[in-house]
Amino acid sequence: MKRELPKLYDPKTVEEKIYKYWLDNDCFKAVVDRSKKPYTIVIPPPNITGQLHMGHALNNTLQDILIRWKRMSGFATLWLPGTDHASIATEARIVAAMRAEGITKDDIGREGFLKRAWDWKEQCGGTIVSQLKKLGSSCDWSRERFTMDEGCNKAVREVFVKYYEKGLIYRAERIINWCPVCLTSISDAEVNHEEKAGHFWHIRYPLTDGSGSLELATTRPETLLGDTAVAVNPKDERYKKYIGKTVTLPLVGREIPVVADDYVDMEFGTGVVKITPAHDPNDFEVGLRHNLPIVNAMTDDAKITDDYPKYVGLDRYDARKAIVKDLEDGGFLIKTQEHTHNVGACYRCSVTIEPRVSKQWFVKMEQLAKPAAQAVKSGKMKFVPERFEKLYHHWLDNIRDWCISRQLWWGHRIPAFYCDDCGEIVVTAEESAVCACGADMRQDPDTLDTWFSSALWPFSTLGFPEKTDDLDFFYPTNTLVTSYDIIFFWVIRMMFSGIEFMGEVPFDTVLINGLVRDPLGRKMSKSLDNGIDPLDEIDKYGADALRFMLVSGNAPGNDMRYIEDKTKAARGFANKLWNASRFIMMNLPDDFEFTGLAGKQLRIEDKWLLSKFNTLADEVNYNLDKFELGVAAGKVYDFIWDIYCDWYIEITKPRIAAGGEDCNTAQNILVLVMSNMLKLLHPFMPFITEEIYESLGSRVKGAGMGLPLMLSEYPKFDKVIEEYKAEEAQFEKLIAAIRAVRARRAEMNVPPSVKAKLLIETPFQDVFGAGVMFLERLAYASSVEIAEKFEEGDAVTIVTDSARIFIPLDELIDKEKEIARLNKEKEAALKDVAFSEGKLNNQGFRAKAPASQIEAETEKLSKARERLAKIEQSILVIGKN
RNA sequence: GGGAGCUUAGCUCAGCCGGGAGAGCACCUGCCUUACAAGCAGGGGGUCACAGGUUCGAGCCCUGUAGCUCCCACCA
Repeated sequence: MKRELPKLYDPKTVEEKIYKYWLDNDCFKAVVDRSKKPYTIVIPPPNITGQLHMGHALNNTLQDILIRWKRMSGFATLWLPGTDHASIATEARIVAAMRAEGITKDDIGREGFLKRAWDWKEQCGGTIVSQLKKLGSSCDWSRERFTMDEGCNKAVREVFVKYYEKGLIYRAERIINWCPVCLTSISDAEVNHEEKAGHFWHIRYPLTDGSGSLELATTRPETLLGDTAVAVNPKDERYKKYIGKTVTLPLVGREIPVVADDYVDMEFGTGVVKITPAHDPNDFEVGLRHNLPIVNAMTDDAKITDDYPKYVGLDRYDARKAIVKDLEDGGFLIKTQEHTHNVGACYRCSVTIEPRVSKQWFVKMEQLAKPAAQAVKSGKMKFVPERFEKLYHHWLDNIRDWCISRQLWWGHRIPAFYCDDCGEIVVTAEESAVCACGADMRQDPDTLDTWFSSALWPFSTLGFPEKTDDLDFFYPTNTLVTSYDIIFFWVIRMMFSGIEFMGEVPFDTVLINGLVRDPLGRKMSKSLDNGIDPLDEIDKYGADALRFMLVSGNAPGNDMRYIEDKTKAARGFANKLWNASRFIMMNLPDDFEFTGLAGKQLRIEDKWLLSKFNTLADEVNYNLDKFELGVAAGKVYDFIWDIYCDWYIEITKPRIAAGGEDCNTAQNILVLVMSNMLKLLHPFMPFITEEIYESLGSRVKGAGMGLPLMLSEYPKFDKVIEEYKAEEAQFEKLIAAIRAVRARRAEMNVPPSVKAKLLIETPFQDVFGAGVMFLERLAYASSVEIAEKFEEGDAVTIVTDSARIFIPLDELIDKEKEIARLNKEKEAALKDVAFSEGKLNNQGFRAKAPASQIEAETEKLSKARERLAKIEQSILVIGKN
């Protein structure tokens, strides 16, 4: 019974069915199998609040290709999925949702808030997971994790306590980046610096003794409320005499000292700097050096405190205006200049950061950073492409202590407990603590930076701190696929955490993927509303097409634009493959039995195809191994479309029509190579390949078509097939001839319906003799004669490296034109000869080029000379007639 | 102020160890050849940004220049 397949491949009906089939058969499930080598990828956990965007689509396609390839190549693979709690992003969303209801965090309290957050997670956390499935991701969903699940919580507490005990985590009053909207501290990595137009206000600070005044400039006049000194460079002759004196702070009246500090650049501005330890990181350092008091002038939401009744409650920008005006009115303002400078903004809400002094928890970085840098230098971990190493090292070389406490509720609560009675601090992995003095202890209200738990992801998800089988077998993981913008947020922190707690780097390779931009090359963003939803594209063209588009023609680390036409082309490719499979299945007898190559009388084109495929398989494995996924995809594409469809199927049609034993051989080859192509392509286009494999399997009896495809063995180089290299080369001669005839005919506008006799003059009579069938078919020959030598008459003459071909199209021939054309070809041949001769006559080339190059060039030269001789002969003959 | 990347066909991009420049789309010509018109067969189109250098030989390596993009950075 023949199953009639539709002409067009329809991904919609196929993808869901196939994905379910894989799930039902436990195809993604990782197994600790010590007879195999492990290959592990941990997913960069998407935020639970997130929707799948093109970046995820690309990132997960790459991971899926790698894991499917390794799985088929005999590794014990694990692709571990999960999601991230994304504390600040999620909390911001929930707060916003609550605001819409008119509720604040304080209204419902910590517990009420957390309940809401978990409800939210339950509702939304599954969205992105189901979207990943639509893409075809072959994650082991039975191992799915969440950064705030019990195991990860345990890992976080364990790590925090261990760091604390080693003195690598400490609590201190420091100046940190504070977001006045998110109302939390954030780390240095979470601050984005943007250049902004501002002003430079020159202000006069009068000396208290009345002996004059100092002029200084500031971009933030409102911070003068917190000034506790004025600084000059100790070497600055202009100001030496003022050092040790005091000035009276304008508008405030506070008497503050003039201090000397190297930090001040004499060349910049007036060479005098106001020092506000509470509101500027540099000033904070100066303050420490000179023992200056810290005067905080702002509340946590960046409004002026009630210490300054005149400005109390004013937002920092309103306060700036008011203070500038008052300075002007008081005669303190000397001038105002335009000035562009860098301003730090919160990476979440883009609001300008307010440096703020507060007590926070920090991870001491110096000691942790060194082995992380060393691991890359020694090659234990490498970046693909390599250039990202620089970014990595640059960041590590300039690293400062990591502020890990956040004034948020959604996250891992800091496992530190305080005794209000005696001031004791206990850091413990336990849920609660009792003080030595007997009093109950109060847990730190703050939570940890999201990235603190992400840093543990490669081992917390495998069972750490327990010594599980998974952890033992799958750690260290192998490839981490991520985008370059989180190298410092995430990759670095996983590196030092893995080295510190597992004693080994968390992965051997970091494959960097670029950004997917919009068709105009802009970043896709909500504000521009230029995002392209991968799910829409899957809906239109299929997941396979989207995947193929994302991976082909792209090199690691490079950004790409989303071009819908490319997805259409990929869909066209899927359809091409689909129709090739339809062709095969339509042309198999109902009871067809697949018997493979054994005992078959293979024809030259069969060997040619097998040999071509063999090379392909070799190269694809090589390219995948080098993470050149785009190159690999391109090669599979070319093979399927050009070699298999446009050549092999075309030349095989007559054999199939003829029936008999040779037909059976052709059918076996068709099925064999098709199934191998499906395997080779499977990691890139998993759905359609599985679907075709299944229908092919159901049409074919005999061994070798075990299901499912995704668990079959990946094709690799086959030494036996390599013996067909010679036939491959011979058959290429035939192809060259066919191409040449077609091209000539097309130039002369001879339609395919006009058949013509072909006279082929060649030393390779067996090759062309075997090719008569497709010369007739593909070179539109009415008949073919092959001889070592022809007495030519008037004929169109075609010259290839291996033959002279005459088409005696008397009525079509314009002798002059033909001679002119041949002369053009002669020129080309002459050029080729000259080129090769020039190269070979070059003493330097002969002396220094590798032998293989010289040999190849010699070969080229002799071919070019042969061709030239044939052309010259033809010109002579036609000219005579 | 540092650093990185990019510049190749009209468009979007590949290009490995340095060895005679590629693909898809678009364009032109001819084909409805019963797997596929989402197809087939042909074709045109490039000073590989510019200037030097290394080399027998450079799109590829080195130096510099220009334009574009991005990242990092505490000059108030």
